[in-house]
Amino acid sequence: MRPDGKSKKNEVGEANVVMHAATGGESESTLVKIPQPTIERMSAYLQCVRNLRLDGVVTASSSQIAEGTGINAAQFRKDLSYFGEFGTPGLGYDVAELEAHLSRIMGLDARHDVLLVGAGNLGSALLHYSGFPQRGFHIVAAFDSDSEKVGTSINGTRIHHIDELARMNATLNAQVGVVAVTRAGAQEVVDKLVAAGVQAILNFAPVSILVRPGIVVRHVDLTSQMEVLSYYLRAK
Amino acid sequence: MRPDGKSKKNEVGEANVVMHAATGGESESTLVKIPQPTIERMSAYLQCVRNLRLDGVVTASSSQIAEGTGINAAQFRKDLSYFGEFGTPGLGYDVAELEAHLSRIMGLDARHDVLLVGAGNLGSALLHYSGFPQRGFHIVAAFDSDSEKVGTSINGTRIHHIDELARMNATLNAQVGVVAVTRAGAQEVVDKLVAAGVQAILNFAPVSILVRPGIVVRHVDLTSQMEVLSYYLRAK
DNA sequence: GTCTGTGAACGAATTCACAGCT
DNA sequence: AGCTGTGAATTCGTTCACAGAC
Repeated sequence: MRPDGKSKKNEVGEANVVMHAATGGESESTLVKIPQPTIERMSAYLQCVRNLRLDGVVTASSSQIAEGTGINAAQFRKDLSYFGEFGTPGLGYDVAELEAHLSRIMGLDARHDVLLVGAGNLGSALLHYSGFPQRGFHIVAAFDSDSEKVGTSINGTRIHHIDELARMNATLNAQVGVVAVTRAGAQEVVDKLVAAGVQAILNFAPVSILVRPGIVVRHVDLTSQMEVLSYYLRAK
Repeated sequence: MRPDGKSKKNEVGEANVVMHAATGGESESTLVKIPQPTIERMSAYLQCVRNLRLDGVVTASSSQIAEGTGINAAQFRKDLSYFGEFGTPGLGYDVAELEAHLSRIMGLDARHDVLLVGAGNLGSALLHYSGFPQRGFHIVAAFDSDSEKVGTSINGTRIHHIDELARMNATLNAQVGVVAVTRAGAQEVVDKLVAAGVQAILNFAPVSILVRPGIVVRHVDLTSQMEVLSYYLRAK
């Protein structure tokens, strides 16, 4: 109801996810508001803790986590405090236990099925990327509008025509969509994903997309990352 | 904007970028501290303005930019105000002119040469990615430690052994390095890039890396992006 | 003594609101 | 009228510093 900036939407830059569900009339369940930067750091802590466990470390203090992530130790403790108490005063944190807690907090105890749209270079790379399945993100179907690509397979995943998306997800029930198409096609693809029941979208297209409230969007723009580097380079 | 005589240094938080700015006396007018989120948004504005120009739009108001980026209109005007005055009251912004200003501010009026380390799936995708050269980021050499890959070419770029890095950059003088290797090799690669004269690094390895002051690092972790989506999904 | 968990203090970033220009 | 540019006000996030647990 203000004339100035009424563009409210679920865009997400490298640094901010906007969730429509949160700002409206959300009433209960989450009593404490958790800062978005906290959520992003939680993933970094988890990464660090996984690495510590792989290195055979059994117990770690908040300052060790700080060292491994580049994040302030007090910040780590404060972030964790939004979710509970996981450490032992005088001792620190049990690495395996902390990993389990962080995984659960991030919703990683469940398997996530993913639809990929766009089988170009980036899409192809994502189909080859082992990091996703390692963390429980499984690309269960891939789609493209290019009839040259439809019918072929990449790393064992068959490429279907985009028109098959809704029908296929009626049985697959994937909740996450990855958009790896050009800027021109992005919004249309997003609309199809949402219509097919997808609840969260990772957008690699270099354009801001609109979704209805309740759908979570994150935007990853590789070029933008380069541009930010360029900015800091420029001053030299 | 009124430049006060404050020579406050460009300090950057640990969110995504770790930057140790040398902060010598700067010739340009930028003596005011510019928030890091502002820099990230500048890239989003530029993207939007490019899209507007491609769509034939000649003039745009701050609220139109807001619509195209999902960022508040007042925020846009405030962000721009750190760098100067680029609009016309009562009218808005000339799209072409604004694009030129934003490009210059981001240091995109110069060509940037890039070294890529890691010719696996991700490295290969980056070599195929057209977005980089389109914006003036040219991968001038690629490196890997796998002797199977050394000597082959990807999309016209030859893969060299990592030990050639320093020698080759003595003539290439690239300032930007992209790290697309595994977590175990990342820090070593970063050290080699820095030793070879690289000033800025885009890190795709899922680990925090250390650099000496003056070197800019940005970390992109695709899995982390997915994990954040997972978090917001979990609440449903 | 060591280290966690957290209210309080602080600092940073966003949004408001309006003066002033077109 | 419409819109920019910007101090002021507000909101938000980080860091401090210490009580209390081990």
